[in-house]
Amino acid sequence: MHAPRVRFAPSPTGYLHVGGARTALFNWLFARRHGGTFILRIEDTDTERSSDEMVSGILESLHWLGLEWDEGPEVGGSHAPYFQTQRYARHREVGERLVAEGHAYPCYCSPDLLKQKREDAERQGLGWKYDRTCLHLALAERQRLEASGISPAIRFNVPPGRTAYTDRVRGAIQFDHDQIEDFVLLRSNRLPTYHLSVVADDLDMRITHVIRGDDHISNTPKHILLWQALGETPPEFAHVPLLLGTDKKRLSKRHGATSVTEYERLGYLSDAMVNFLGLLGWSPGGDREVMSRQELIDAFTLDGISGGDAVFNPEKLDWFNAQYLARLTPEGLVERVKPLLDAAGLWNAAFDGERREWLQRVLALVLSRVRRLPDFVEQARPFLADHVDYDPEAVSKYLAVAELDSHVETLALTLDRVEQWDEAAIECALRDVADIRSIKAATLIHAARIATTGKAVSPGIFEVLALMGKPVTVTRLLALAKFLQAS
RNA sequence: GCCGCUAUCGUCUAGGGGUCAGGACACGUGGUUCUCAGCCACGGGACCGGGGUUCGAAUCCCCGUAGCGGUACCA
Repeated sequence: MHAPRVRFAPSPTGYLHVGGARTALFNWLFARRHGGTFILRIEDTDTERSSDEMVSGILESLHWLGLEWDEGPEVGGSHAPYFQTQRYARHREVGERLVAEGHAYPCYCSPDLLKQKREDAERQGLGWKYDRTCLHLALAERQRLEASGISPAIRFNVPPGRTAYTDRVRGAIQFDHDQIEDFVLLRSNRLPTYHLSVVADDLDMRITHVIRGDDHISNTPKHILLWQALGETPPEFAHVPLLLGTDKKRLSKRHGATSVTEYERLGYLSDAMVNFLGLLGWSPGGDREVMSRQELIDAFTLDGISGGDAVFNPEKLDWFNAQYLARLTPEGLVERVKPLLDAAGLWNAAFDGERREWLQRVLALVLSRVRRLPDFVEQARPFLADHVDYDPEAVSKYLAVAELDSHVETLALTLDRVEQWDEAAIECALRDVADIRSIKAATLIHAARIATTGKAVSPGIFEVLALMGKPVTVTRLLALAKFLQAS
């Protein structure tokens, strides 16, 4: 394929939505797959709701996902500017050209009148589209209106016929032109509408493939008509299905986290997010699931995009995240968890020095029960905090045993005499105590778990004690014995 | 209302005129074991409905139905 040029054109009226992120991802994958150019264009024409803060939020999310753009904000490019509001003059020029060439015409109808006509039609249960009053204006009437100082809107003159095109995802699609009204290109305040801006910009930026959300499918004939009126060959179109919430409704705030930043904050890895999003509504055609960005790129085709809308399933995202967490190196793990430990007041300067490897082992030990980054903090807390609090439920579940205080004290004293502090020696010592006291090893194990972690669940106890070290273990065991005596 | 798109396990999907309709997440059972997680094994679970075409349809066609989208001087 000739090097394609694709674009992602978010509107900065909010943070980057996961649905938008997926559209961006598909564009990026397509560009990378075919050695093309990925362009980022900011559609900030909704000045009421757009803000600079949102623009930087979107850029940040894109960076986080690793979807670097070749042209656009920050990097520039030969088709600048990449902010739509800076391209108004050009849009107007295109609109005027269309009028000059007879493809568009001024419309003096007042919005109020049109609104009323539309409502009347609706009340009678009829569909309505612009009645072309101003297309058929007599010359004298037109001159009168112009002289009256009314600033007209510019409408596209939709020709008769039908538009058919082949959507790269959907296949053959066609629309009858009588379904399409003479839509507005330039508002009476001279500002372009969406339809004019996208086409003008896509044309100027030499976009070859428009990969965008499904919701634009019925706008496509308008855009094709515009390209044709401008004497250009329209680009290829590929409409990707929408993302839904678990209730099958369009993904919205009600469904919890919807923006990319939120997922970053919740402790998801960017690789996991990309992998998950990439497989939502697209498939490489086989059974592959865990795929790196490069593998995604190598396998990506527009044909692989499925037709139906896809439900965003957070549980599967969790699974992907766990997969990627498990693939991190010990050092990579420490780097990612450090800020969180720091914030929790659990970071120790020695972790940047001689205790580095120890920390790595702690994180590796708890890894299999972690799904998201913040889980590490709670899982590792017993190893890092000075103090443990006993979970009341764990206490009532496992510590209601006769003479347990004495058993635990003996365990502490026995362990204190262990010379080679490793898993095997610890286990050996503990089982000896259980034998001698004629109790089950499990009784001591549960007690030791609560003594050292405060919780009813933890990784294998011998690994925990080995890693925790003898002094801490003995101290905590003794503390538990005292606690048991007191209660 | 009109126009358009879509339809395989609960979810993401593979496949596609003749298959035991495959995989993953989730779920259930068992194993490992000191708990939980993980891991391993096993299991339940789907082609929206109705007509055609065909020897044969989940697959192709038509009609329904449902969901979604559009129908603006919103994007």
